[in-house]
Amino acid sequence: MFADVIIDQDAKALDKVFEYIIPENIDITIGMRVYVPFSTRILQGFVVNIKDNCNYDNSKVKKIISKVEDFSAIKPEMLKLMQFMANKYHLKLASILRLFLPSEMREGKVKELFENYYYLNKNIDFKINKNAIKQQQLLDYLSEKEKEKSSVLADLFGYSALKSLFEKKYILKEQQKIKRTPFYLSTNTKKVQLNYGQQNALNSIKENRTYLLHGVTGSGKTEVYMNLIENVLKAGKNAIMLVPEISLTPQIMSNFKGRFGELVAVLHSGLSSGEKFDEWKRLFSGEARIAIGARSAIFAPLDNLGIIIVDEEHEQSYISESNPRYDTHDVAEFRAKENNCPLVLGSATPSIDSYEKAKQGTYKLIEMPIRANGKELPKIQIVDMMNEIRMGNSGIFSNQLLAELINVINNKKQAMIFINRRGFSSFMRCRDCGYIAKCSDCDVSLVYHREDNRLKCHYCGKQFKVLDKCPKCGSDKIKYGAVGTEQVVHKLKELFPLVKILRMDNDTTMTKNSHQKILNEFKNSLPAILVGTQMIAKGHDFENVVLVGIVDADQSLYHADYRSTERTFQLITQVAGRAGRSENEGKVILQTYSPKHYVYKFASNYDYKGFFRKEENIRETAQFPPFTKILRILFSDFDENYVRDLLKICYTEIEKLKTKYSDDIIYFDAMKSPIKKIMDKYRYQIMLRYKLKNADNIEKEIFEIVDKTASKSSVFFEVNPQNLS
DNA sequence: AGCACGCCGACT
DNA sequence: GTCGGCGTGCTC
Repeated sequence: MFADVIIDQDAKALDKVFEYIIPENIDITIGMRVYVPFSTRILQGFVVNIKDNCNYDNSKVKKIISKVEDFSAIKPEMLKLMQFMANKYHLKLASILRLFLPSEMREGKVKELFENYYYLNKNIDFKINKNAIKQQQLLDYLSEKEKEKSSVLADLFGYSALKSLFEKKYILKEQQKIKRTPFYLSTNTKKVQLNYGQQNALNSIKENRTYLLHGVTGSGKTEVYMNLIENVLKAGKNAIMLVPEISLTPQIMSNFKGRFGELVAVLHSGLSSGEKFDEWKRLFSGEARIAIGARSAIFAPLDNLGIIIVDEEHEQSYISESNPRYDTHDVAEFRAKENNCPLVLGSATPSIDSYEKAKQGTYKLIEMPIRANGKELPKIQIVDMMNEIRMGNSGIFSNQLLAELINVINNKKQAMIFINRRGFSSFMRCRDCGYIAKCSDCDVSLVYHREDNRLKCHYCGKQFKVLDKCPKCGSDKIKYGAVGTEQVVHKLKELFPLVKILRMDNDTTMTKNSHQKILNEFKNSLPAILVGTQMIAKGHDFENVVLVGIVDADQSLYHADYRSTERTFQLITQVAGRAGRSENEGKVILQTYSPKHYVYKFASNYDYKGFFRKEENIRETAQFPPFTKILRILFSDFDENYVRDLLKICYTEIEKLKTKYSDDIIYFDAMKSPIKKIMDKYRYQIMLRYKLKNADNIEKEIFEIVDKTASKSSVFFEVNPQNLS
């Protein structure tokens, strides 16, 4: 017998099947990982097929050496998924397979943690020396506790006491596998009586198709999800629920743990690789039957799925922006189809893409227009910042926002200030000659960080000293650009020195629990102001928050990206939802320099449908997605001339397609990438926009052209790119 | 990817 | 003479 093996190496030249002999004495099944001789080395590979004869030169075929582990780590469904992703995104097979396994399992790293437990030896009479107080205490402790971890005992009674008792065989040792199941408090969630909207949603989700669940903030979607999952479990099936990384808050987790207990496995970036491995194994073995996690949890090793839920489906984080690039929606759809189960996409502000699909009948739309607590959404007041300037206020805060802040402080309540950027300010600019400080490697503006008084590159992390003089013209009038979180905090501390002011963004939440610490501190302080980025926009219910300030709403509008308006709408709706979650009435102040923009009109009225119609119209007229597709082909290499030549060759080849598909291709051009250099690699790109009708054919031909031309340099493809960099 | 093979220049 | 630079090509 022979096996098709994919070598576990992320290289273009190895991105194919290699054939091996299966030795008589090794029992190999499809999906297993094996060690194989490869050239002069021994490498790991995945068995993707088993067959009777082989196509390769019979004198050269080698034998599989051994199994990596005794089971098929990749299930058959996942092999199909691999093929699907390889076709759709043109990814390397090995890089896809790696997504399916926890990193801990790669390169023979499979480790199981053991911890020593001690217990009393019942078959021995204790004769403890009177002076050995610690030993006696330890024995007393153990006679009540049955058994205890060595770390705890050593901590309580000292290591020497423990050791001598063990040597005298008074206590015995037992090794126990530790499950590093991440700890979450589980609240005893009492079952909530569903309201009409929730019940209706629950009843509607029956068929094996995709549903778009459009429910306003606070309409109680989570409760619907829990009921759906409960039904699935009852039917003996398993479930996957995806949530954006930042809403994987302990609150959500504790709710699910409370309701489903040990059946829940959590997968997110906060876990150590050991913890991830343990959770993966609990799912693989069927011990856990619900996978909850961020994007990558869509690859959970569960079979027999009864439902897949994608909460906050509009979230950008569902699209992987680094290699391998994939869209969770596609993967979820594929797995739902394979398992014959419903897929539920939930959001208060669905992506234009999904809503369009619902409109055209591809998805089934379910609406939940009523908030579960019956409360109205907070009023959003738009403040024209140009007017503020005209009236002589050129500060960060409008007079209205200041007045409201003072109000909040006097009433001992809380406020959140939302800012759309991290760092103290975005860039450092010379006011005389316009020079902007840039990273020497990446050609992007450096961001000033006040805490360590340095300039940082957000792409490569390189740090630079702050400039006191312009390196170009020598002027000392060098100033910081747009507003960031740090600057807002600085200003607020100046204005309200006695009030608790907290900051939450990428920089203050680097360490494992800092996220939670900041939120707890905020929760327990009255009055208090929390300043933050996107992060504060999600999932936290603080009953004392009565004011939300959006300092510079326009910032997300200024991106040269067709989705920026959509994103701004989603952001405003989400941030606004943080105010007035309890009986306290909430208020939102939205500061903008372009108050006439349609996004603010619709957002301030929470009019999603109105916004959708307007946006859909604009996209259709301008021929943008979802009515067309944008493809970006990015070439990068250390050698600038080499990439440029490569780009030229591909460009001329693809240009020929333009005549063949003249009706379909709307836009085609080649250029330097907006960020010309990252990590010392030069970046050039080809951009195409084409109609949906022949999209598959066009993509296929382009993949072939690029594969043929660029065999060794790094090239990647991206459909409807999120941000061009 | 990573290693052997091979064809050039520089040197104990 | 031979040691070592890295360009090229191959791996079932």
